[in-house]
Amino acid sequence: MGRGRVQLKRIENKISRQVTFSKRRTGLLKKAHEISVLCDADVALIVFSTKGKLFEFSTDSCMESILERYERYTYAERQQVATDSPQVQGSWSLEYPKLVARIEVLQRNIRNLSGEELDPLSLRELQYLEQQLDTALKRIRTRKNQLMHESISQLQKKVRARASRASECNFIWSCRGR
Amino acid sequence: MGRGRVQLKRIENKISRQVTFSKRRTGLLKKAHEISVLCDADVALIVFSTKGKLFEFSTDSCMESILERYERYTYAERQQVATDSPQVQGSWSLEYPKLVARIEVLQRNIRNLSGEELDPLSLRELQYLEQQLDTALKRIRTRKNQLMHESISQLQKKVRARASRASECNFIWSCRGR
DNA sequence: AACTATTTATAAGA
DNA sequence: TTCTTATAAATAGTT
Repeated sequence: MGRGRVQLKRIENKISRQVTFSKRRTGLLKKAHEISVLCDADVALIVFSTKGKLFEFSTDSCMESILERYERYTYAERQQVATDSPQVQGSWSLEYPKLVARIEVLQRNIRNLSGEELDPLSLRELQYLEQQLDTALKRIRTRKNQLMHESISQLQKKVRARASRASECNFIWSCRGR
Repeated sequence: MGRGRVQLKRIENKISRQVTFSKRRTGLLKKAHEISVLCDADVALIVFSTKGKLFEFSTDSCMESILERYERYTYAERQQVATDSPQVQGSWSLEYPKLVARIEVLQRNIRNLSGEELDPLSLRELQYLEQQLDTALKRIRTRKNQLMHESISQLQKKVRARASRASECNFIWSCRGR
């Protein structure tokens, strides 16, 4: 868009790279906003310039909650990629303050999952949370039923075993009785 | 861009919302890619559709590292907001390995609350978890209903306001009509 | 920052 | 989903 096509490769001229960055960044943020409104999507966009300056956009449910949602979503995959205690291995490389921040986030997460501190959450976040808990509850109930069935059938085995032993005894006693 | 201008508001028709989402998502991801190449920027883009499906783009330095960079960048701000979080203040006194252990525990907690990794749990633990989630779900639904009622009554106010304005207009017109 | 000639993105229709 | 096409938008190069 503009006078002449553009090769998809790094713009070498520093000035025009900066200018292009500024223009396209505006466009990108705008489009991110548009799709989130038009299509009711949750969008998180993070851009660091070459110099390390941050620009961001996120749907009103706020950046942190979208990133958390992302973490949750990709959690299962990451589990399989790094089987040997991935979280902690990753955490070892983090600096102390970063760890503390992570704990904060996790604690907030837990409180929300426990139905606490709901006031700051938007309707959409609440709905997502509700759905998440609903799924969790179903899984837990399934697992509980499974466990109960197992213990029931084990008890039944024992009962049957005792019953057969008991009938043997009866047989012996009845022989003796004669 | 296209035949006719577009209002910046949620597209109500579900089908055309999906179509628009699909098209614009492609465009947005493309532009994110372009700016990252052309301008040598670090970009992370996360999009969740209404249905909760994930689409993402990130510069080759990979999503996780950009998100970590973001956390680091915004860490200072968040520090000021949450200075008085007792749990975390307590954590400051812990040594690094203990912090890591704490994170492990919290993460396992979250996984259990999400209905994952249930196998190691006993029947009693499962029952406790179930009860906890049940309570949480009730609270969340209560809060959700509250929020929805609020937004409904706000909308009703607006509607009533418009209605009264409209009837004023009618009155004036009917006077003029004579 | 503005200005435009062009290229792109995309809304609507099939 | 995919293609086509008319049009709206974005933006490259220039001032």
